[in-house]
Amino acid sequence: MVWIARRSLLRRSCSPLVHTVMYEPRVLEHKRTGRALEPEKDHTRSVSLLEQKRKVVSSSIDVPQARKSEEEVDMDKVTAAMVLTSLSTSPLVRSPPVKVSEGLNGSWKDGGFTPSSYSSSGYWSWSAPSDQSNPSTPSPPLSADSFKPFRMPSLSGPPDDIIDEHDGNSLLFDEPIPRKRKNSMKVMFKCLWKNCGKVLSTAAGIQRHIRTVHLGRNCDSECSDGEEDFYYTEIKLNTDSVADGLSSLSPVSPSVLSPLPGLDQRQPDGTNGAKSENSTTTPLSRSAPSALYLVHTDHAYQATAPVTIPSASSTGFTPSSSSFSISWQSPPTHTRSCAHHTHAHTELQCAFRKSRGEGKKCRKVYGMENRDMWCTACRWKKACQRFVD
DNA sequence: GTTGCCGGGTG
DNA sequence: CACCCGGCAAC
Repeated sequence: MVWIARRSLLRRSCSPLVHTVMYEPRVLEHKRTGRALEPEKDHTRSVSLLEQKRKVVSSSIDVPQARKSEEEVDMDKVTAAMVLTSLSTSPLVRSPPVKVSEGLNGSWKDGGFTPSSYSSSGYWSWSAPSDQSNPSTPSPPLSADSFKPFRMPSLSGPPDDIIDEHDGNSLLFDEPIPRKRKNSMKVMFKCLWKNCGKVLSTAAGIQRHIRTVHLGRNCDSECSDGEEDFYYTEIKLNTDSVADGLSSLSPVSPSVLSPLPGLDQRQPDGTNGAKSENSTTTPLSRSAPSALYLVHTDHAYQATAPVTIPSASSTGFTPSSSSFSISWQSPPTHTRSCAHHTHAHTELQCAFRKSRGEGKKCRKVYGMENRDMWCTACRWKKACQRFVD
């Protein structure tokens, strides 16, 4: 959800990678030295003050110039290193998306950045509260872009995304992060390959299992050619009541959706698929080993689905539009997930519906005329709490 | 038909 | 959350 939007922004803003590096040597200098920038002073200082300063320190002008060329050399190195790093990075996103923002904030702070210096364009303000202490120094979008490449080494996710989206071979949904679920739901992942049914606690684990056991691959995701089918399903276990019954859940039993809301919602025109909300099955799910499952797969063309949103950047993609994608992704997903959970739960309870209580219940004991003497559960037509079997 | 009780609706 | 009820399945 949020991370999709963030990724969108990242891709949009980081495309001219080299250029943004070259345009802002100050940032590099700051990053290298770790000294805190003084953006307000630099930006707001009046012309007269600058000219006065020139007069005073005119003799030292050569020093920064010499340092600048030196910086350019360093920038080339850094740029090359960054490109190489990005190219050599696995296309799979391993870190939880939410870490993106954390990483950003962290790197800002670690590097001595203050949001007021470069986020004043409002470019990122939608995703993180920024300390815009000096709104009188609006930075152009370029400056907002400029520091991102230097953040990248501290990030594990977004740089990969950038590369992914450039080569079009994205596997962005390596592991859908299971949301924190209420009702003590435990999420397991069950392999759907025939005669397997292995259940693992993490999507990465089940993918590794499928890759090694069923696909015969020994290497990790780096070897993925983007054509792997990871037929597994997410099983939500209600650890409160039905954990035991579900532990032996067969593939025929109803299951729940894979939490990939954006899979089908890609529209050919690049818009988000809010209108295709009702469509929950993917083309792959139809060819899944079990027709009753909605299967989590890692096909590249599926994984790229949400990232098509930023493709609209050329036609005016803005942070506001990304917040729109958040709004349509999150709530329907949750609702649908709950609905499926309820459905699964219902059928399970139908399968494991406990037999009728043998003992007498309030109704029998007290009779209809003494209904007020019943336990509340009996009065509410619930399972009797007084005469528990 | 009676009984127990689950799921869902309502306030 | 309390409260109520439709409806289902077992009896």
